[in-house]
Amino acid sequence: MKKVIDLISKEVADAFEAAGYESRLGRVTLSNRPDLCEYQCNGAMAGAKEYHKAPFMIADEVAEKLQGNEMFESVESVKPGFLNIKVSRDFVRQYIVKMMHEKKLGVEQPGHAPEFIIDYGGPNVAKPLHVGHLRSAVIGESLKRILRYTGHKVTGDIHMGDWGLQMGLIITELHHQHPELPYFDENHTGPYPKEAPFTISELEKIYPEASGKSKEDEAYKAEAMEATKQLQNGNRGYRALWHHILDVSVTDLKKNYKNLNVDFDLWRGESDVHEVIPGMVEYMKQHGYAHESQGALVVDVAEETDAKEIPPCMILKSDGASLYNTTDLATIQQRMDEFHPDGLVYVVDKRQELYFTQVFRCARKTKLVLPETELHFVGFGTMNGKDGKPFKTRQGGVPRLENLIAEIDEQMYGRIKEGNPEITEEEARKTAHQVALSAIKYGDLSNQPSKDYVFDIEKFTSFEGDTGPYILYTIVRIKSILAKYEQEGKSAKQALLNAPGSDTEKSLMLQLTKFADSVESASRELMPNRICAYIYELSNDFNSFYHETKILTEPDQDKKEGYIALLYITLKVLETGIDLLGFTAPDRM
RNA sequence: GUGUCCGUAGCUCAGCUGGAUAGAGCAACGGCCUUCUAAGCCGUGGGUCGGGGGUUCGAAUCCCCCCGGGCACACCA
Repeated sequence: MKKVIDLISKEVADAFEAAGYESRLGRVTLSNRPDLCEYQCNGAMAGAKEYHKAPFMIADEVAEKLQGNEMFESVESVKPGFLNIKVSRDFVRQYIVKMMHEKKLGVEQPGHAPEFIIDYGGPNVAKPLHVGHLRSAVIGESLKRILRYTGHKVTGDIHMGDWGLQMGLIITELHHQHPELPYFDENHTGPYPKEAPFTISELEKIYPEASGKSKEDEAYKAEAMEATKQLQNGNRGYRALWHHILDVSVTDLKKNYKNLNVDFDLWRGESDVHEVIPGMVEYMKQHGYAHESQGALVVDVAEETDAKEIPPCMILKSDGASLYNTTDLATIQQRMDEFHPDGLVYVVDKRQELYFTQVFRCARKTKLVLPETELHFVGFGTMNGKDGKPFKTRQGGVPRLENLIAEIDEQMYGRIKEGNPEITEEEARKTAHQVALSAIKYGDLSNQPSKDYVFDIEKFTSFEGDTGPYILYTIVRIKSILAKYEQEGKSAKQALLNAPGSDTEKSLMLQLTKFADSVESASRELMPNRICAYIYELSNDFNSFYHETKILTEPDQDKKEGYIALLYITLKVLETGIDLLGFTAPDRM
């Protein structure tokens, strides 16, 4: 569906042409003076020089050509040479009606759905999720939904850290604590127990202990490295133990991500490409892409145009072991072989940007990907505390995600009980969690992904202004009115939209017409914050309209129905918006 | 050191391809609940857009220099 701005631009461009000027001057932009007009065109000023004419004269001529055009309420030529445009009320009405009949509320759908794999989450097994994992999950989930809505076929992969030294460390520590377990008995030939010899909370304690010991004790570290190697080489007992670690850990991760309303299509990890690595390395050697440098195997990825020399991409360490690069490249190869995607998206800490430039270049150079395969790095910034430093608990530790969410849930629960004394316990808990998630997710997504932002608990629990709960509150208000209307035995869905009357009603409707612009921009730029900004403005427009308009008590039935239709559409758009951000709204709060 | 991102109101941030008096939220102050949820609405005050130069009819936006800060810079992930 064509955008309003394009439809207007077309008319204005034609007018420029009819007046004897180049049509490209007719490009229209959103007005930055909403008090004067809705859309504006500055083409007259841009063209003044080449036509040796005062800009206002050009604007006058163009405005003249547009008089009487049904699309506009008014087109005025102003001061230096602006064209100030207001669209006609009926045009707005018709546009919205059409938009509601489109598949995705007017969002452009490609003829052939590009296939994308989005890599986000990236937790390490056996370690609890902490606030550092929040951004990747929240941004990745939203991007997945946005890309799908804009017609992409998307597979989300969690890409767990499940294969490195950390696994060796855990095995080693378990060996020290429970040498009697059959996994450590080399003579054990039978099956291993089905039950894991530890719970998730025990497992979470083991890693920090092991990690601490290995830093102080060289022998311990060597032991862990040996265990890692044995695990990778297929030691039966270690593999069995590793499966236990994975099972226990993944069960816990699934629970936690579900609580965040984040969901993955693939639960793969570094271990899944273990088998792919030798062949890939061999391939890189044989084709002359990789060469030895200081004992390590590397692929040169520097380019002449680089402002700074980009170090080569290391494929194997000098001891022959694989590293992060190796698994990431092998993962790319596996994804290409298995899914033949048109693009890969990585939602990763922005500090890894240089690293990913190396990996992407290496993948292109070694032809792991096709020349046209899109490789996107969505680097996100750090979540800081109010002091501007990385977020910590009051005790100074890294807060567990679970606890952080529980804390906000609890605060919301209190608030909801207070406002709705008659509410059931179950509904109060559920609603509290919905509101808490909206606060956390919107608080994150409303910032540009690449920027650091301050995670201010107080700000999130006050819930005023530009926050997720404000959006939910707006939705709840609309739902409440529509529910009352339907109690009268009428259908809100079938209500017919009128052309806007008041200014606030027109603003609201104009804002509705811009939905697709925001979603397409969010998809193109991989920036969910575009959608936040949009639904925030839409909520503002709705609330202004709401406060000056009596809806259910409107005596004119035709007018009333028009309002209901407008509310229904606004609700649809807002709910679609928050769904793209990854949260949902309750019926009351 | 090199590269890179950033510096906008007291605080946290928007500002799309350069355009008319630079916008929100919080905080401050003043109004609005017998009527659809006041987690709301309306209004007031608050800014040399880090500094300097340049391009342009026009610069927060583009170019150069300087100051200040974050981050990264092959055998961690």
